[in-house]
Order: sequence, then C-alpha cells, then structure tokens
Amino acid sequence: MFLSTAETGLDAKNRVSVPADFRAQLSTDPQAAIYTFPHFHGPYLEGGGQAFLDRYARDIRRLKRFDPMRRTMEVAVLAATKRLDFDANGRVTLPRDFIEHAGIDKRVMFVGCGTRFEIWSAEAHEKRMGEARDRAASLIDDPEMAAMFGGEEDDE
Amino acid sequence: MFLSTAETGLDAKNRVSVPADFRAQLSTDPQAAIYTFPHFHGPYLEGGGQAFLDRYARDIRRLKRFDPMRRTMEVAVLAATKRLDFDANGRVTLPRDFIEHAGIDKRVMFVGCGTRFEIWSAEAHEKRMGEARDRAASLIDDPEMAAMFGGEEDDE
DNA sequence: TGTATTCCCATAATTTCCCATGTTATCCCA
DNA sequence: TGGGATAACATGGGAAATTATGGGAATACA
Repeated sequence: MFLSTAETGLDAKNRVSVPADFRAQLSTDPQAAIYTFPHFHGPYLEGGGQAFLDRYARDIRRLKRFDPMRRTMEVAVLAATKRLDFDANGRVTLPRDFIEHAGIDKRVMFVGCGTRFEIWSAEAHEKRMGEARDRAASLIDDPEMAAMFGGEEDDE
Repeated sequence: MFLSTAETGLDAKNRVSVPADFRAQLSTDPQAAIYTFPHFHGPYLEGGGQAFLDRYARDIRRLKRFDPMRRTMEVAVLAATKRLDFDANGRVTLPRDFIEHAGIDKRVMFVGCGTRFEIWSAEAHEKRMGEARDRAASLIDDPEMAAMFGGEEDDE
C-alpha cells in the first residue's frame, strides 16, 4: 500500500527520485517502472504499479468495443498513461507535458493514496492539503457528519 | 499493451516513424509490420499488430456466411486494412488515401488504446483529446458512471 | 523512360546508462 | 545513551546508445 507523502526534487534533466518505500511496493512487478498519467480531474498526475494499470485496463475492457464511454476512457486514461522506467538509482524522467499539467517547477510531492499515488507540485499540494484540513475540521463540528464518520464505538 | 501518445512527423515521402515503445509491443509478431485501416467511425486510422488483426478476423468469422453484417464488416475492415512494413529505421509509409482520410498534414499522432492504437492528425487529436478529458471529468460526478469505474471496493 | 517505391547510409536530437558525490538514516558498540 | 561507523538514499553530470528524420542511390512498375 502506498502511504505517506514525500518530497523530492526535479533536476535539470526532468528526473525525480521515487521515494524508496514507494519503490518497495512495486518490487514484485514484472517491470521496474511506474504507470502515470496527467489526471483529467485536476493539476496532478496519478500513478501506481502494474496492479494500478490493470485495474483501469480491466474496467475499460469490460465495456463493449464500440461503447462511447469506452472510447472516452481509452483516450482519457490509456492514451494518456506512460510507463516510466526506473534508472539504476530509482529515478524516473517526467515527460515535459506531465510537468506542465501538474504545474511542477522544482519541488515534487509523492502522495500515497493506498492502491495508487498522486504526484503534485509541492506548492499546489500544500494549498490543497490546507483546504482539506479546513473542510475536515468544519465537518467534525457538524453533528450529522460526525455521526456518519466514526459514529459508532471504536472497535478494539 | 499500447499506451501513451506520441507525435512524429510525416516526411516528403509519406513516411512516419512508429514510436519505439509501440514497436516494442510488436516484437513477437511474425511480421515486422502494423495492420492499419481508415476507420469508418471518424477521421483517423486504426491499427495494431497481428493480434489486432486476428481479433477483427475472428469476430467477422463468427457471423453467418450470408449475414449482411458480415459482408459489411468484411468490406469496411478487412478490405480496407493494409499491412504496413517497417523499414530498417522503424518507419512505415502511409498510403495517400489513408493520409487524406485522417486529414494529416505534417504532424501525426500515435494514440495507444490498449489492444490497438489510433493514428490522427495532431490538430484533430488535440481537439478530441480535450473533449474526452472533459467527458471523463464529468463522468466522475455521475454516480452511475462512478459505480462502473472503480465503484466496488479496490481489490488487494 | 518517367514515376514511384524500396533500400541504404548520414546526422541530429534525445534518451538511457553509468559513475561520482553529498546527505540522511540506521546500526552497533562502548 | 551517545557517538562513530556503515549502509541506504537522493542528486548531479558525462559518455554511450537509441531514436527520429533527411536524402541519395538502386530497384520495380507502368
């Protein structure tokens, strides 16, 4: 599982070190690589290992061959996804358009989200992180919401 | 699996370089070639390796011999398909009518769609890519669609 | 014999590979 | 528990290999 958040730097050749504990998650993959695409929902990249890609590919393959939805997802996901191979030091090279989509300058954030991870420009991530905290804080003050999230007793 | 999108240029002799990672997918094919046809659904070419062609051929063979649909697909797909052989540098020559069908001027896009790929004029592709993204983004907000795409629990 | 296609080589740009180095984290022993 | 040794990690840059592309010569075709 991809956990935690780590910052690494983009160098002059557009390389970033993938955090070591993320790499460790991928050790059983046939390819020493990550699959990544510029997400259609916001200025960040989404990525993961073989399992991550397979999950998308499987969901797409379930749709009929000429289903318009299938076409849409093929273009929005598969056509956008690139396999980024690790070099000997555990780095990958980010394509120029990926960097632009995520608005990355120098500082890159790897954000673990369980089955997948996100890659953000550090600045954008900090902003977004702060907002999520604020929202979470105000949700707790709403009794209805609080009941919904962690309402029953904690289990031992 | 064909992934990602790459741009190459059409030269004065109507040749295009097939992206190296696409060629790598075809390395086990008996022929160093791609099978391509002008798609009946829009201004682009559809193509792939041996497996891609076989899939179409099999679907057609499953139809009854005098099924009108079979006749139609035989002409629209099999008769339209050409085998394009690689030259020593991994290029293929696009037939003139293929170029016209796809409205290609100079810039050519190879679009990986998993089991197959599409060839577009860069201009047309950019337009269509943007539209697909927008659709995909709005799909996330649609509960019915969201259920289909990653609705159930993630499998571990 | 003119036109178009295929084969071959040259070159420029990009990407990959490899080694060096500073920095941080971990381990071990006093 | 402190501190030094060791290993793991992140980063920088040069060299080599791969890739994309342009054009000439040889071959096939009408």
